[in-house]
Amino acid sequence: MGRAPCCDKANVKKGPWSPEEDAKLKAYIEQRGTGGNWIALPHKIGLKRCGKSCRLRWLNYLRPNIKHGGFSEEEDNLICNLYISIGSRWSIIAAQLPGRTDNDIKNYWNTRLKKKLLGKRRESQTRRGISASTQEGNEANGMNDNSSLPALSSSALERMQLQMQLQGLHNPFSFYNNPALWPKYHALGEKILQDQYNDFLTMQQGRVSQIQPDHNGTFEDIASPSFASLQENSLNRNHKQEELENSLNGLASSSSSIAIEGRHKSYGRASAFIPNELEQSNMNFHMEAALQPEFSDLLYNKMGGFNGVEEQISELDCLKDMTGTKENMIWWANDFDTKFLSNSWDSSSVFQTQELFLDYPMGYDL
DNA sequence: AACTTGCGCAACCGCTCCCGC
DNA sequence: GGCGGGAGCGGTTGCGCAAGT
Repeated sequence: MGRAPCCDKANVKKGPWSPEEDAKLKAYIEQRGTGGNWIALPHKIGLKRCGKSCRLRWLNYLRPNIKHGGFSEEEDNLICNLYISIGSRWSIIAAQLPGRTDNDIKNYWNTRLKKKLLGKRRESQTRRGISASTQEGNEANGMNDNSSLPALSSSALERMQLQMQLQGLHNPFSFYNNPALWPKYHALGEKILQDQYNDFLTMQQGRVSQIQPDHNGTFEDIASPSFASLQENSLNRNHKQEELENSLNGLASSSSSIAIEGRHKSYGRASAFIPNELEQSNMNFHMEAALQPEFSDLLYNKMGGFNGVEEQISELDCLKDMTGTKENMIWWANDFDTKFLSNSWDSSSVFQTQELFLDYPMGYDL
């Protein structure tokens, strides 16, 4: 027994909207509004369309003050920064770009911006001329050919790539590199985040010095003393997270519900991942796994092919302007703070702020 | 000129969340 | 507290057009 469909699929029109349909929908909503019920709307207007389709058409195309195409450099910067921080939460990103729709931004990211960013990295990698032997080794392992590209296209991995690129720049104004830019939200939470940030730096530094490509161009974790200490830290942190969760429970009593289960927590529409002990060890394993062949291409760029900062910066021409300016990052952080303080995102914005920090650093912090 | 390929965009689909009953 | 329905979201698909062969 599947879920009942939202409309009679046999009697609804699909495909592109005609100008007549557009005019009908626009005129009706401008005069009377949606009435808070999209499903009933098409019947009232006499459109043979699904309510969801009407909603999408209105939000993405007919709504006043919609901008299409022609993304400015500033908008590119903002999309990139937000994507790295919060991932593919297009509606939140769209909320920061007046006149832009989530669909538009999503399409723009998938078709152009992503290629522009990640593509430039690959171009410059080719330009830099990675040693032929390593190249051959990688290809023999199926790591550097085009077939590996789909695996690199997941949101989390893209964010990881972009974030590592940014980390690699040692940019003092990078949001994650600079705890001073982190918004204040909760004393205990801040302490935990600071711990995680420190662990993250420790791990990165440890990895850089300890992971070397072997003759095949693959990576082997030679020794990982910092990893053991991180595991120990993670257990301590578990205890602290428990405290935080209890605190959050208190905070949440007057807000949206929070289900603390040691899994994805739902704060309104947002989610954050706070792993329990078992999951932490699993994630430790996954972090290890992540450092295996499919990530070698990425790692090699940052570790095996560790060039000077200047070269890395020139490698990332496209990112330099986007993330490298103090003004950009401080503006963004301030703007973020404003949103946070004004609670203007939605009823769960206080938790979304936390999510920004729990969600991303956890990927490394294991 | 005909065909193929790639790209951009609009729209659809399926899922989760929220809220009222 | 459980359930059902609507809203909202992100991922994916498919169509149309332009560029390339």
